[in-house]
Amino acid sequence: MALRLYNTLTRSVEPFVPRDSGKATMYTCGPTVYARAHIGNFRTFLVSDLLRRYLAYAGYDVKWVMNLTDIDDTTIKGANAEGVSLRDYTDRYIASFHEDRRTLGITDADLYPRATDHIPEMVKMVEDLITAKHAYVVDGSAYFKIESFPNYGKLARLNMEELRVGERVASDEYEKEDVRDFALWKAWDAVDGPVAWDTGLGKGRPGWHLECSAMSLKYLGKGFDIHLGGVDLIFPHHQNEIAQTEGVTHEPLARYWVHSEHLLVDGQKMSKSLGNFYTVSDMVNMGWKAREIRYGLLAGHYRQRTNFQASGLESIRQALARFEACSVNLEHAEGQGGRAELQDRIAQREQEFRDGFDDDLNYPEALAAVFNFVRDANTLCQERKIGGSERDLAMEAMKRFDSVLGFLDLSGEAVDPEAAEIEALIEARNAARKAKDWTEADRARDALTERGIVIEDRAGKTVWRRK
RNA sequence: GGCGCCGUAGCCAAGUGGUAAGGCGGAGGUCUGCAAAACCUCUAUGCAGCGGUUCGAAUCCGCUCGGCGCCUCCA
Repeated sequence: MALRLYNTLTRSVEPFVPRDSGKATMYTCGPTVYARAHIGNFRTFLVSDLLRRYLAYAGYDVKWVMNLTDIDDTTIKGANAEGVSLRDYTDRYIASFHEDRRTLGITDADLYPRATDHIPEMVKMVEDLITAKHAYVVDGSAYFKIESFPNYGKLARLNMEELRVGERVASDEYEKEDVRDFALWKAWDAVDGPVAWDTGLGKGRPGWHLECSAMSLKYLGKGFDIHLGGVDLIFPHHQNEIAQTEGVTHEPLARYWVHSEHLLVDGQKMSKSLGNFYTVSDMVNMGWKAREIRYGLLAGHYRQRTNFQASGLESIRQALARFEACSVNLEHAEGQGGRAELQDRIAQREQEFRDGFDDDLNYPEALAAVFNFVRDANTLCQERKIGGSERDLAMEAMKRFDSVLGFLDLSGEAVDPEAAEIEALIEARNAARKAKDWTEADRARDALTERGIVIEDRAGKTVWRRK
């Protein structure tokens, strides 16, 4: 089976056929950098990361672009409130975004284009849309005329004739020909303060949707492969991107539209008033390790709402400890003769792993395959069938799994600053054990426990790790 | 009003027509000076409820109950 993805455009799971054979192009709607991104935002970015990693694992040459929205109402408001430049203001949150992103092990995208670095491209696109009669200008602002785009509403399956016109239509946009039209370019307003660009369209700033159209077209070209984002972006953001881009190119913007469901926290939508609003650094301060956060946020299928529970940490820790224990077991295995059996297990579990991801990125199924492999490997270790060459085969398989999962932590033994003292205590304990002086042996164990060291006696040697 | 999603064991979570993956937790066992880890066995005759279609349904259809999303700038 090869990769199949659910395409929001057709509401069905389709075989993934890239535009260019062997290559995969992805565009993810990144954060609006007006505040530190929360874990719900990162859940969406993690889904993109998982797809990127799996495509690479499957042999595709991947190009991944994630934009940074550094101009919109909230960023302007924030910068002006503090009296700093928009650039300085957004730089700060771009830095924290990358910091959190790295903490979670989200691989580097090939490009992180910023909206404000692409004003000319956006202006050009608006001018082309005006020429093509898809857009018009009123009082220095440009609007997309949705009536000119027959498929408008298709992505979200919305019937534009029946759309309710609600109070959410901003009062300053009364001059639009049709309330359903959306802004491409906004004429400068006093509240924008110093934030403005003098362009062929006049003094003003771009509308929100425009950057993604301009930048995805610039960096990935026409009809690239996969456009990702959270479900809330289906309408209006992605629908508007489609209208803008296709109004100029007359070709589908992207081949596949992949949307990840929202993250719930403790069963509810995250919100500051409920006190369940967390950033990655909040989680770290609450004692979560990076890989524990990654594991927790990745839980569940991407098209299913996932409930992230702060109380679930212990369960996550125990699950991750199984991977560590397995790699320690392999590391210290001194058996032999299980090569053929091990190869069978690897082939089987890796096939299940691939089948899972191939089926619309069914991560839970793929993860189950890895847990089953862990049990297979542990059993073979226990049966003393694993030795040097088998160990390498098994570890290589684990590394392949981890190239997609990113939380197995197979780094092996980092040099511990207290290693010498710890090993001295272990020596002392083993000497006492040899002399059957259990009191003294337990004293040494207690000393180690106090230092947060857990020891395990195995055949011939004692293994230790930090709790 | 329109479009759409979800309800699976104590908890988390796959499966969407062929007889319930996986993780945590719990019970028992093997191993061990003690312990830890590991391994083995058990832990949903049933998938919100009620009908229907079918040889067969958690999976399809209808209704009911209970959560929830989107409908112009929230991932």
